[in-house]
Amino acid sequence: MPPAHSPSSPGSPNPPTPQGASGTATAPAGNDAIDALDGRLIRLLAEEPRIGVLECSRRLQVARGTVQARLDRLQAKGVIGGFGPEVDPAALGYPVTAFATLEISQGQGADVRAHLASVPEVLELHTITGAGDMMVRIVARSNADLQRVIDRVVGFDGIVRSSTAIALENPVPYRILPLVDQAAAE
Amino acid sequence: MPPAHSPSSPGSPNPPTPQGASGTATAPAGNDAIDALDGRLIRLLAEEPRIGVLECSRRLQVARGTVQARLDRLQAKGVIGGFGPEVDPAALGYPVTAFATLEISQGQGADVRAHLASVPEVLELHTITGAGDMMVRIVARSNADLQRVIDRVVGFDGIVRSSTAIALENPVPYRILPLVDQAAAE
DNA sequence: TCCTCCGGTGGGCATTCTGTACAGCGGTGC
DNA sequence: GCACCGCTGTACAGAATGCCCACCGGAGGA
Repeated sequence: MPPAHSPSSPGSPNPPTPQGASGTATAPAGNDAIDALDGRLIRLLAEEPRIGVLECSRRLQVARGTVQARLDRLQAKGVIGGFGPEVDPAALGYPVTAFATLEISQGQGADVRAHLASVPEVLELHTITGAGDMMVRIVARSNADLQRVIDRVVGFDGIVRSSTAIALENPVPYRILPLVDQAAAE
Repeated sequence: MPPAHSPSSPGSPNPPTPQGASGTATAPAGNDAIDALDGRLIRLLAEEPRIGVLECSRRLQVARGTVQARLDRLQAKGVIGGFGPEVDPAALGYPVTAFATLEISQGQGADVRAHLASVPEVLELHTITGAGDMMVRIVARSNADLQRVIDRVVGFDGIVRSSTAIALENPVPYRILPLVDQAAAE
């Protein structure tokens, strides 16, 4: 199996193609967003994360250097943050997911954030507009365990009220590809 | 730069260590959850996704074969789903994130799900307990654009009511490491 | 108590990919 | 018209992967 992707520069011993500049994509906007090739590259990597740069160049029918350059640029621009392992909380023993909306008393924001950040079961925290002030995504080992987690989360001065919604199903797991396609199409 | 991680078998030309079986971890539970070594491996990969199996074995002070075996097992058990690229919606031109709670009329569930799944800006969808029936995570190019997205999301028969909360800040971006550590410690 | 199974360790080999340089072509923009 | 930038091929050395083998040692079963 082939190694992995990584940043670097041009050059590359790869597939066929006569010689001299053959194809020449319309050149990416470079300015903002991504172009079609970037989109195809991201999609390819998302579908088969373990293929290397060379394999990508073959699939995409472009030179290896091009793929490497695109990858470097995407990472530099922050479009691609990294290739970290996707860990499934359920497989770790935390199959219950819930969203809690918290109401914070004035001026306690900083402390509450620090507190929430210290709880392992808190996977995500957003400050929001609307009824509540914050929204956290939490996981637990079971519904019973969820109670323990919630107690720990809301048991802190500064949190005046909270409401929790347990996630039952997940018809659309976190995805980004459709958006990538749309951005690339633009 | 080194290639990437991948499944395979034992064997490995690596670091020192006398000879014959030297260390011998207490043996992983194997049954459920993960052990300390798995935890360290995941953390290592999460922090430096681009290092290869060999590099991991060096950092973790274990044989290459061990790392490969652990990785294979973790992927087989589903703990690690993959190594897809982490794409940042903001970098794609969608800096606004919002959470919408939807109320669905009886029996329209399936249709609504299909509809929501067809909207690129819908990154995630959960059915939940509590006041609403579903919760979606959506992104938009701007607050003005958010209106367009919301219209598209809720403009569907079967959705009787909805309330949206815009995410202002993200004090704790999605993370999984603290949970991994806890699971490994267990 | 003995035996087998499983997981970890070391070593080695062929294959393949990566990292990097270089030179030419062609479209874009000044 | 000219310079700039991006893509294309090619080459080469270094390094990692995929895989096979033998051995050790603790856990669990007969």
